Amino acid sequence: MEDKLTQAVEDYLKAIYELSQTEGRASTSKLAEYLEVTPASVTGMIKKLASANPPLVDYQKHRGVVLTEAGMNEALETLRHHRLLELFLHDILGYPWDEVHEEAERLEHVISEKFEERIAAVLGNPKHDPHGDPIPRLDLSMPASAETRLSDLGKGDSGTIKRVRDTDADLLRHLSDLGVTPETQVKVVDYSDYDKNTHLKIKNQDEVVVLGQNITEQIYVEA
Amino acid sequence: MEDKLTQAVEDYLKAIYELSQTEGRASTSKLAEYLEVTPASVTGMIKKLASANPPLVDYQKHRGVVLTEAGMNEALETLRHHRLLELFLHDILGYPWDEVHEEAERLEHVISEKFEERIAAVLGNPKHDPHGDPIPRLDLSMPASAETRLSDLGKGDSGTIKRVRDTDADLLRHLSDLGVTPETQVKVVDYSDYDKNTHLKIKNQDEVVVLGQNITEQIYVEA
DNA sequence: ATATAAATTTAGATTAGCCTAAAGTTATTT
DNA sequence: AAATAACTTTAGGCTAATCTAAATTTATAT
Ligand SMILES: [Mn+2]
Ligand SMILES: [Mn+2]
Ligand SMILES: [Mn+2]
Ligand SMILES: [Mn+2]
Repeated sequence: MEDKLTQAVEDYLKAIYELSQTEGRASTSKLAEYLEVTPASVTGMIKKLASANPPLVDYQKHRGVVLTEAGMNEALETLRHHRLLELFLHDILGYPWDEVHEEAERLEHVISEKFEERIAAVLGNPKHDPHGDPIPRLDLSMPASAETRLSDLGKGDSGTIKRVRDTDADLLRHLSDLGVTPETQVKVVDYSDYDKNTHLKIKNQDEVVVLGQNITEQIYVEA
Repeated sequence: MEDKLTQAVEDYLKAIYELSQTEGRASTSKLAEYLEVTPASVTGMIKKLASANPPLVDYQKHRGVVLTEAGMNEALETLRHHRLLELFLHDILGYPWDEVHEEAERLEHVISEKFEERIAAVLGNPKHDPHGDPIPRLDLSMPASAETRLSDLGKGDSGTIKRVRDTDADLLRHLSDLGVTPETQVKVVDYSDYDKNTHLKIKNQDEVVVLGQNITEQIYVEA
């Protein structure tokens, strides 16, 4: 009942956590798509999670799952590993920010609590990963994270980039080329209602950058 | 035919490499003991290694295995990961030298070539791990390593500790407590033929340390 | 040359996580 | 309310790595 969780279980719990951020319960098909497995495989795994001791998810046939308290803690533990690793790979080993995710995805399941503790110490108990996502604290509580999208700013508004959706490596490369990275100060010098383009002045840069809505929706700022 | 090797396969190849250092071919029972699995499991795995494409071992029923060229390369690749990781955990993350092995044993199978390259760079392309064992080079050739045992020195001889067998965590803790670690200069101030004890003066230390033969046989020095 | 001991292999099972194909359930239209 | 579409579950199989128990082979000792 209290064996170490497998890699697959940890990835399912993390996926359920991520999907629950948007929708309420995580459905079989959404999970299947997210994890790139068949819906049948998801059903099988979900049953195991639900009948674990203690149960890791609350499962209702045909209407998906939510994490239990125990499941949530395991998900956050793995997420803490993941995000600490991403920052470690970036800051200490010099990985570009579009390459950290893949490596962290494997390492998160394998490092010990000691490794977690050591990299947290070396990094100075950081609050955010290289994409600005909050790192769960040691007690698994979550630091606040910016929720205002750049697409919601209007002409004349200014703020600091705080977070960028980390799912698309191409986008991440593109943004670091442009200089749009967390903690960068920016000002909206123009916004067009026709094409939804945001014209952005970036601190210490001359050229004004123009970003489409599909991009500005993935960037979060703080006034 | 050229799929990524599993963790189990990598550990078998590394074990065959280690055992071949001493005996010629690695026998089923020696492998079973080393890997803490049953002989039957070893037979099963050996057959797979032998019929892989390309074959990773040369197998002759009832007389064990030797690594093929391909198997040797895979073994050394994993060993390079392992020893770089040990040094990294010790030097960068501050692990004590008796705790690096266990963590490296899991991580060695999971890190990418990029991770290998980055820690090698951060460490300055090191030649030896924290126990003084040689780290295979990028081209998988092996740096020389000290082969004179401390037990072979006589009264009046002096030298530098170069390498310590890393299999016993208790011994490692004991030795670092005494100050017997690689690159330390020592002098044999006395040796007793009766109890095979070596009396050792350690540079920059006042107390003379007395070590039994079961310990001095596990320590390698250079004149 | 036989018997016994030691080492090795074979055979049959188990567990985790995945798959495909078929069957069943829920939601949406007409 | 029936038909259709979308989603979910069931059933049966597969692979990798392990195990136990039985059979076989090799080595050693009378
Ligand atoms: Mn993962
Ligand atoms: Mn991230
Ligand atoms: Mn290993
Ligand atoms: Mn070592």
